[in-house]
Amino acid sequence: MTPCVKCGGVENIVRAGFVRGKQRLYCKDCNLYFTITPENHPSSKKPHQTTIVDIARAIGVSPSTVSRALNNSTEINDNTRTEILRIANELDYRPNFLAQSLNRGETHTIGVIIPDIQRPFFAGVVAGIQKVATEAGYRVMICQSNESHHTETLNVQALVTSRVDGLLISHSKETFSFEHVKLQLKKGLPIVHFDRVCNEVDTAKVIQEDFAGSFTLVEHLILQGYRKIAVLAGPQDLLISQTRLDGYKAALEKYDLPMNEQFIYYSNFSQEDSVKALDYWLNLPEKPDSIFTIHYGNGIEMIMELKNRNIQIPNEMGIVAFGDELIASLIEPSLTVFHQFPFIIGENAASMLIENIINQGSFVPHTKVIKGELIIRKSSQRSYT
Amino acid sequence: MTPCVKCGGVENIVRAGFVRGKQRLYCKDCNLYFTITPENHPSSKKPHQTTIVDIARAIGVSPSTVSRALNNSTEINDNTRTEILRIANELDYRPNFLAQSLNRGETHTIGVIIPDIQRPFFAGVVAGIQKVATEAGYRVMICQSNESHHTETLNVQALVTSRVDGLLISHSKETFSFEHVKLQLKKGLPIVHFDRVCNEVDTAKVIQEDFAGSFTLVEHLILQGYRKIAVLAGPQDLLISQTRLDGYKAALEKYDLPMNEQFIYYSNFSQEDSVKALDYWLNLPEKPDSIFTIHYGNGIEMIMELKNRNIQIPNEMGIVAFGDELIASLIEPSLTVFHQFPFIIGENAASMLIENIINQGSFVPHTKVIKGELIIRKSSQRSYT
DNA sequence: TGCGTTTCCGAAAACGTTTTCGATAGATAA
DNA sequence: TTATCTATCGAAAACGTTTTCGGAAACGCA
Repeated sequence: MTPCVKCGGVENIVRAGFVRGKQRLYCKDCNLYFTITPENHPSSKKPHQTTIVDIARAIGVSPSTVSRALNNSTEINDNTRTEILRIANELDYRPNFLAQSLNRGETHTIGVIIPDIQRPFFAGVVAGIQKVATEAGYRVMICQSNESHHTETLNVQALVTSRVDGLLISHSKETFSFEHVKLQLKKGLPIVHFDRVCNEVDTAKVIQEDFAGSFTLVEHLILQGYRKIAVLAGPQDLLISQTRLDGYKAALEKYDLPMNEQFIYYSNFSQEDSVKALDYWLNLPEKPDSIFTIHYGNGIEMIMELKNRNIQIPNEMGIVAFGDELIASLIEPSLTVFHQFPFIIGENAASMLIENIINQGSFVPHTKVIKGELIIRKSSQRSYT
Repeated sequence: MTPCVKCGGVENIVRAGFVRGKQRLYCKDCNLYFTITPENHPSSKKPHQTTIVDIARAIGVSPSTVSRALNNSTEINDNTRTEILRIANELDYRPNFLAQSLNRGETHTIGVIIPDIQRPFFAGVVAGIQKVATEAGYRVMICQSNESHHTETLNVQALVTSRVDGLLISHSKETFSFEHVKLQLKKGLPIVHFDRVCNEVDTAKVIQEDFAGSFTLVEHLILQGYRKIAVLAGPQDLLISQTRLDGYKAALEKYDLPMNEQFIYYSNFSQEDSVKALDYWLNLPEKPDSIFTIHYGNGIEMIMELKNRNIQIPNEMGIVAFGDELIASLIEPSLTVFHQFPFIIGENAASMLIENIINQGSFVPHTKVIKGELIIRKSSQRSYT
């Protein structure tokens, strides 16, 4: 029988059930419960990063002193500091970010939620964010919503769990309820919207010239002599889609052109929708003479599809699109676009968020509009032929 | 923004990292570093996330009990559990990831280091990584080296500081010393290489068919009747560049074609280098009749440049490239490529790393080759005319 | 009825830092 | 010589969890 851990006696030991799969014993003499612990398994070879305590032990000082040395505190002797730094360097000490953050109550990390990192626009934004964040000493944690509202809310929760200091978000195209954002905002989490923003909540925002850009593009078409301008819009509830549509309408209005509801087609940005829209328009009794796509990718698709059908661009059909990529300039005919600057959008959003984080209390949300640029290429230059 | 403590100016202030948890600033005018002192911003209203202790107090139990309830422990009464869960939900409790990780000694986070997120290949890889990681319950932290060796080592240190459970890395093109990786590997950190791998260290790797792909492309050119094949390689020390070059040489050898050293041009993948290479080749007494670029982007550039110079593709000059993007199929003439699957590469790399993390001790590093695919388009189809 | 067994819960340690609060010594001032 | 600083350091609390250990009460069986 096993002796009591306290008195060492063995006579008055009785079994007292099982706890967590281990035999539990009871010593009547000591009135003490205890369990038999199997020998520790030394085989678990977790990578051991050197800690502040390791350094402290190595030179015989307290952990607080090591901390002071590493943090450039003034309350430390120069000799001990250099010695500590020497050892720290020798042992390749890396501070444990988790412990630091837990203690300080801040992670110096900002969370980013985007629909899809594979879209060049968002990749550009992310690059801009990372540049500014890194320079300011912040880390970046990126999540993709894959255009799903549910995934987006999960992303928010994950980032909150990670205790990010702030959130940068561009909503999925199916996000029309913003409770997940409002909740965190109410809790005091700094949040900045960019591109796909949301007007329901009072956050700082970085957006493009959605209205002016659309207006410019459509005006350009009109000045080129196009009169029957169709527009491939996005999901009906998506704010940027609405705004760009408003720009389109405003341009028509300015030039006293009638607004034909049949020329507006709401899509979800997919290629199939582009083809469907084209089919629809080409079967209309009165066909459009030009197309404005709210998303640059659809513009490319339109060109490909029109070429397939042997419809001449820009003569029979003009094309312009919002957004720009290298491909737009290389395709034949090259695509007239309203060029945007994703990297700059990213930079501005990150900068705003960091400002919000630092000036938590005094920060007043505002909206910044990043200027775009009309780039006229062949797909809309009717006079070109 | 905060004014400079010396000159009071506000225009030339930039953020310059963190010191002791305080934002560090830099005044370009005064060439002066300084930090914001807390009294400047007294209104910091730290967001208070509800903790386990809050819940415990709310129902009058101990924190341990709450923890048990949240972790599906069996050692808890069903009634108390449901009550605790109810309150937790009511208070929108989110576990503190930092505290959890610190306690458990693992972060369930994997670090990713890539040269540039804006390159579609890497964006695809990242998407693949995130898919697998998310499904396995891991978070992903992405760093960009911007093709700089120094930044890359800083990235490694930052991720180690964050105590990631493992590392996924594709080296910068100027990384020829791998001490930063070796050091962490020796400390026991699981590391998996992908694409731009390194043979000096014994890690698991996920690579493309660099040799076979190049061989296939060059063989295709030969079968099309091209005989004087130039190759635009990458940096001379970059492993994937060497391997692809080897594939090129092997193909020439198989068909008894002479290897002309003048036809090999080492570049750093930049557009200027593409132009320089072309200039060089076109001024040779014996010009090449076709070009194989190791990087697909350079292939696009070659096509544009050859069109500028009115050189007929594929008749006067054939072009093939390693890698693929949408643009390669849309450009005129479309570009023959060896298509790769970045998403799958990412999936495999993440999968391998997680396996390595879980089976820490027993994992044996191996190399996985992801198959690519020859896609023949117009830029190399001489018989086409 | 009594004893051994379960069930359920609280106290406390641990994770690695930072930070507050003293404490000690030597140095300086009175 | 005594009182007061100052420089330097250690002890301990705190951050929010998980987990181990021990204990009390309820339970089951003879």
